[in-house]
Amino acid sequence: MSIRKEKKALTRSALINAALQLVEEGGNFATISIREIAKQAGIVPTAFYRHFKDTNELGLNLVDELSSCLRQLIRSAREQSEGTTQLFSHSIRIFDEHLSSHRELFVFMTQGRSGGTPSIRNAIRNELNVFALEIVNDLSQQQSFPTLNSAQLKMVADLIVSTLAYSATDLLDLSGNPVLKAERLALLEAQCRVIILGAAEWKA
Amino acid sequence: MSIRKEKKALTRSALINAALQLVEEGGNFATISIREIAKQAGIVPTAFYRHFKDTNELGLNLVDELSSCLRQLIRSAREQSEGTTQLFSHSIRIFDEHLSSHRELFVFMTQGRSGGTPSIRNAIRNELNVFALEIVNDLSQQQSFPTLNSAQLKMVADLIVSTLAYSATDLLDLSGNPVLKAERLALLEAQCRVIILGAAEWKA
DNA sequence: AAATTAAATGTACACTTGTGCACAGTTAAC
DNA sequence: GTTAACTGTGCACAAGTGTACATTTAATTT
Repeated sequence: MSIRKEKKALTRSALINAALQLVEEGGNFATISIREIAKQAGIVPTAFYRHFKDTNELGLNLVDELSSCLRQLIRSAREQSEGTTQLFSHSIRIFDEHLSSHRELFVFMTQGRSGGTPSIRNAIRNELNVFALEIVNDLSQQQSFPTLNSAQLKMVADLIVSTLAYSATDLLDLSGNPVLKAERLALLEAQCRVIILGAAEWKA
Repeated sequence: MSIRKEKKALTRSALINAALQLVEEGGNFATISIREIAKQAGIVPTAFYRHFKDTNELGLNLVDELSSCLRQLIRSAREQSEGTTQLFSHSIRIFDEHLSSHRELFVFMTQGRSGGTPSIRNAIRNELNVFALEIVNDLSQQQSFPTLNSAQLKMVADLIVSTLAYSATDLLDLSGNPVLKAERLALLEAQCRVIILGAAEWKA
C-alpha cells in the first residue's frame, strides 16, 4: 500500500476508534457529533469528510468492526470448547470475555440495535442473523437436536442470540460490580439451559 | 382540582405526548431537544422548565407511562385468556396489539433500555423486572411448573420478558410489512413454546 | 376589589453544531 | 522534475442548543 493510502487508513481508524471511545465513555452514538469525533481523533472537523459522509456512514463501518468481532467470538468458542462437556458454560464465559475486551463495540451494538438509524438497525440485525446462522451450523454439526430441521434449529439459534444480546446490556452495565455480574451470568447460563432443554423436547 | 392545576397538568401531558410523538416519528429520545418538545407541545421553550428540570426528568416520567401501560397489558392478558387452552398465542396477540396501540411507549422502551441515561436505563430495567414478577405470579398461580421453586420461576419469567422485549424492536420496525411481521410473531410464539417446554423439563 | 401567586411569554446570550470554501503540504503520476 | 491529485487546515456562517431574566396574563387568596 502506498504511503498516502496508509496514512489515510490510519486516520480513518483513528476516527473509528474515537467514535468507539466516546461511546464507551458513556455517550450515545446517536448524540455524538462530527466535531467531537474529530477532536478525539486529533484532526480538524472538516477532515472528517475525507473519510465518511456523515456519522451514519461511520456507524455502518462500526457494524463492520462488530461483524469481525462476532466472527472472532464464534471462532474462540469453537476452539475452546472442543471436547469439553460443559459446552455452554464455556461458551458463555468466552462471550463474557469478549464483552469485556470489546466493550465499546457491544455498547454500540446494543444501542444501535434499537436506537440507531434505520440503516444501522438493519446492519446490526443482519450481523446478529449471521451469528445465529453460525450457531445453526454448530448445532447441526454436533447433531445436538436430531429431531429438528434447519428452520427449527434457526428458531432456537435466534432465541439463543436474542438472549445473549439482551443480557449484553445488563452485563455491560454491571462491569463495575463483580457480584451482581456473576449473578447475571448465572442467570444467563440457566436460561440457555432452559432453551436447550426445550429445544430437545420440541415435537417429541 | 383548581383550574390552574388543571391547566398545568394539561400542558404537562402535552409535553409528555409531544416527546412520545417525536420518538414515534423516528427520533431517538436521546437526541430530541427541549426546544423541539416545546414546539411540538405548542409552548415556548422556557416554559418547559415549569414542568421538568431537563429531558432526563421527562424521560423518567415516560417510564411511568410505560409502567401503567405494562400493567394494563398484564391485566388484558389475564382477562382475555381466562379458560383458554391456547394461552400463549392469546397472550402474544395481546402483546402485539399493545405494541401497535402504544407504539411510542415501546419504541421509547427499547431505545431507553440500552441507549438511555443510566437513570432511565435503571428505571426501565426496574419496570421489566416488575413485569417479570407478575408473570411469576401467574405461573405459580396456575401451577404451570410444579417442580420449580420461585427463584427458578423468576429465571424463566425473565427469559420470557427478555424474549418479548427483544422481539419488540423487530415487531415495531415491521409494522409496515404485515407478512414479515406475522412471521416474526410466529417466531416469537415458537420461541416462547421452547421456553415453556424447557421450563417443564428443568431438573426433571 | 385589591393583592398575591404562578404559568406562560419574549428577549437575550454564549455556546455547539454541520458544512462550504480557499489554501497548504505531501505523495503519486507523468 | 514538473504537474496533478489528495489529505488535512483554517476560517466563516447560518442554524440550533440550553437557560437566565424580566415581563405579561390569568387564577387564587385576602
